[in-house]
Amino acid sequence: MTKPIEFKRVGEGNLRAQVYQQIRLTIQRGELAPGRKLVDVDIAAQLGISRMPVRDALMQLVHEGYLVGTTRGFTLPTLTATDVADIFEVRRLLEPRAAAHAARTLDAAGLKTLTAALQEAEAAAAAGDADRFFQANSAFRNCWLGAVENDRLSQTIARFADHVLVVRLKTLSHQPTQAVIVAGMCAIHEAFVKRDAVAAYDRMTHFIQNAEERFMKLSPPLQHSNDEGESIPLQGRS
Amino acid sequence: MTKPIEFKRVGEGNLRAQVYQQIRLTIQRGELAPGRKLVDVDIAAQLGISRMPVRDALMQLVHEGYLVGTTRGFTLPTLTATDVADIFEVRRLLEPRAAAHAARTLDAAGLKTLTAALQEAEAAAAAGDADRFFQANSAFRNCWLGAVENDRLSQTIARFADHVLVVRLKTLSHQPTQAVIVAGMCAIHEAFVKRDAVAAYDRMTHFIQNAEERFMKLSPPLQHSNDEGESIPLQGRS
DNA sequence: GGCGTTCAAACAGTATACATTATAGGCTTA
DNA sequence: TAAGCCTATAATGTATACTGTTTGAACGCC
Repeated sequence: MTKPIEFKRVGEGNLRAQVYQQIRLTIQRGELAPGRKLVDVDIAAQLGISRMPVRDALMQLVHEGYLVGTTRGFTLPTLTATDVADIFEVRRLLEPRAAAHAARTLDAAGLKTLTAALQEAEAAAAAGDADRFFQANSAFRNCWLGAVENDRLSQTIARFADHVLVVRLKTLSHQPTQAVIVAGMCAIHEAFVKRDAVAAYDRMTHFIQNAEERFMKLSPPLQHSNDEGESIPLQGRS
Repeated sequence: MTKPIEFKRVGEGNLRAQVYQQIRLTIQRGELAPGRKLVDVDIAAQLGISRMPVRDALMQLVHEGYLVGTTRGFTLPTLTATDVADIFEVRRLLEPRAAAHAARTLDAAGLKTLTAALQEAEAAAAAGDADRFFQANSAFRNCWLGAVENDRLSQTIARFADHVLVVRLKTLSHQPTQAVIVAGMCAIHEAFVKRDAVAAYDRMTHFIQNAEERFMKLSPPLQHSNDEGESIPLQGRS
């Protein structure tokens, strides 16, 4: 039943870093079903290495909030509505400022990449290709975020954004929402092109509010933290 | 010359967690000189356990930014002026909002603790006891931060604040600055008592700006990231 | 038939041994 | 005397074995 997730080693740095990258990318691509159990010894066996590097990588991912470590294996966290609201609150505080920075620092090459990503997103939305749309959306994000010179800021944003990846996967595959998102990206892109930090700030604020609202509307099944039900409150500390 | 840092085990959870807590507290108390080398096997020997739990703990601290891991031991990071500015930028974005939350959620017991911490800080400042002042300041912070219901927000703040711990150690031991800090704490405390979220937001904003300015004034020796000189851009020292 | 107890399997935690790598210091040679 | 190479050492990276704990299932008793 547990199809082996198909991890493969990427040749860069020590084993722990390779495994870490591999698993994180797999998570970021949304290829892991929530509740899926990740067992160190299994992954190690598949990669032909020992448990320790895998264990290190898994624990790092737990510390970064990508996984939760239970007494019985590592799994993807199941977010409650409260979790999502908390994460979005932090994003609302950080991302507008970061966008304002990016409006100042994005160079010609960056803008070109950004434009390409935007066009790709538009094309994907028109074609109704959710996966392609997701990729374009990620490229757009990563591009402007990479231009932010405050690394701590951009890395914090990236991490929190990854934590609500399930949100993105859900909203980005919803056809009517795609149009809204493209409109938001377009507005932000325009601010970047004009190097207008204020506009970038405002539009990013609006964009995130929109994203949160859309998701909340789309997600009746998600429970709050102390409701009964399937979802696990994201307690992770080992 | 390397006196053994006197780690001792705290009885809570598994070994990794114990060691992690121990080392982090040691760092937070400012008992580790920058450049001090932490070697897993040494700590393990002192604690009478094996390398692995210690290694895990050290790597976790590296991931959280408390330490830097080199090919030759773990050491405390040496912050550049740019690093400090970056961290303060994130804190300026997050802490006012968190303070506003705390103004809403602090209960009577919390306010009592807060008041006690404030009085302790005043007493310590009057007595010129920098260490006691530091402790009171930490208690004050931890108290209101603990009342913030958004755990992700409060934990992110706590981490970034810890990263500029060297800043606090420096500013808090500077006599004239102590008065300024007490005044700021007093203003924030008043907002909390009145449950005035707006005032808490504004005063926290002011407080952090003040703290950053004071430190920058106090620290000519700190260089920017690509200046030459003593400070290493956040790499370990050989 | 339901509940409780026990046993087994699975998996994380820990320990120890071995491999690898980088740095520092010394030695040799120009 | 200085510079470059080589070797030794110290510290991390990796592997494997063992232990303890938790969970789930099966059997027996009430």
